[in-house]
Amino acid sequence: MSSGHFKQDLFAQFARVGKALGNGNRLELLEFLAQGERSVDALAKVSGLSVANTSQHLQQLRQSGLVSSRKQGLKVHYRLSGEDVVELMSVLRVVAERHLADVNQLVQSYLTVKDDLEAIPREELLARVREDLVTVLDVRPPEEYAAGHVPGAINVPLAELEAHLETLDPQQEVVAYCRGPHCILAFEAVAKLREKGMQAHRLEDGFPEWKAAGLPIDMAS
Amino acid sequence: MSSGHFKQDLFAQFARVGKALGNGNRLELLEFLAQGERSVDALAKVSGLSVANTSQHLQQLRQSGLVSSRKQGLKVHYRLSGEDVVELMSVLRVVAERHLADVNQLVQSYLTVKDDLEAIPREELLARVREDLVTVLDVRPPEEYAAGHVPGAINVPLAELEAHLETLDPQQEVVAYCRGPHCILAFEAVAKLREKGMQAHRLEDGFPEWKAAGLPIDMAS
DNA sequence: CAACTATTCAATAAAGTAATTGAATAGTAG
DNA sequence: CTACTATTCAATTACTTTATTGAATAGTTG
Repeated sequence: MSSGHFKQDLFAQFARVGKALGNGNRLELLEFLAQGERSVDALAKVSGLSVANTSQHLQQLRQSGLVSSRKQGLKVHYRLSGEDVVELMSVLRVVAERHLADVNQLVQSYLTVKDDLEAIPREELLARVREDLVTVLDVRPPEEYAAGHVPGAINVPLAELEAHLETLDPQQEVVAYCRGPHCILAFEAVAKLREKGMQAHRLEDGFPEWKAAGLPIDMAS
Repeated sequence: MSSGHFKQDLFAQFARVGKALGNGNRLELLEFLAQGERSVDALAKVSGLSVANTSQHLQQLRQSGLVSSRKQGLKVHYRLSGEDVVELMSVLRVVAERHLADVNQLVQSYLTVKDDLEAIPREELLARVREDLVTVLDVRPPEEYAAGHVPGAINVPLAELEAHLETLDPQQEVVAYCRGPHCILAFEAVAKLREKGMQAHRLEDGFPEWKAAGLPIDMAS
């Protein structure tokens, strides 16, 4: 049958996307890009890779169609090539979490043993928000925040956390959340806040789960 | 920060799943497994790989958590380890289609130039079904058929097509569909039917799109 | 238990991938 | 035009992946 070759060609194309997802450093780059457009050297800095290496990974990502780029003056800015890429990463994460025992072990051992960055449950957060006992931090990119967020949450992308520190009441507890249960942004925000001596926790899972649970949502700012 | 190492470990775990998706042969195996449990040698036959090679790919898939297996007598049966794996493949496909120009070219060149396996639009199929002008073939696995299908469609998984040929009216046009726009099953069914001299077409895209368009659906059989 | 079947294992060669290094390019600013 | 910056390219090395082969294992059947 003539479709045999076609089928293989087609799967080979799909596999290009899979390959691009098959390296931890590239996934980390994608995660940063999910927060918005970034230049090569910003990505290199934040990922700890050399600039040349970062550039090469970005080129692979571009060839697989996951990111696109734009040159402006000296700098080249990369961005995810669509919302569907965020979804792909999120499904990948969910599958990995659900079926790879190691992922859960890893999360358990780092998050419960090392330091109690315990998550607070959704309902509890909602109750405390209503009594104005907590400051809620949404550490996702502004676009996602604008599309819906936990009531009363303020939008502080991780990069801006440092700058926002002074505007936070040091006496009040802070709860951070982001995109999903293992979205690293919230962990890092909590870690940073604790370094500064603040009471910080993260919300169990993330905004999609909050929404799915039918809890109230604010839109825009 | 201590989360640096954790983050890398976590991404490395996610990357294991990405790696598993990074090979055309494995994607093809997954596609077959999406139709139901299969033994190693059934998979080897249908994919054209050697048995040893198939076995190795399956083991990689198992290590990445995408499939699981069960030994029964001489044979080892593999299956997808969850519905979410089907979703992962589907999102992968969508992203590849949307962002990889090559995929579209490939589909175009094989499907429009080589032979007019043209798709018929949803509304047109619905109209023709109502006038009983076509036989509609659902080539998905029975479970998916049971969960909902195009009204009047009969469920004939590809493997059983040969056997069902005699029950089909050779004069009546046949329209096949499956899971999505490029689900290969429908293509193959159409190709097979045409070999037998029948009037066969495929439905534009697949069942999820039909459902999403709000068209009527039958449940169970 | 001998012959057989389905699967896995182990060893190998060939191909592909990742990170490093230093040079090349292209745009900017003095 | 020169010095400078951000990015890419090219070459190298170490490492990983793929497919092939043939042998080993485990379960079945006569």
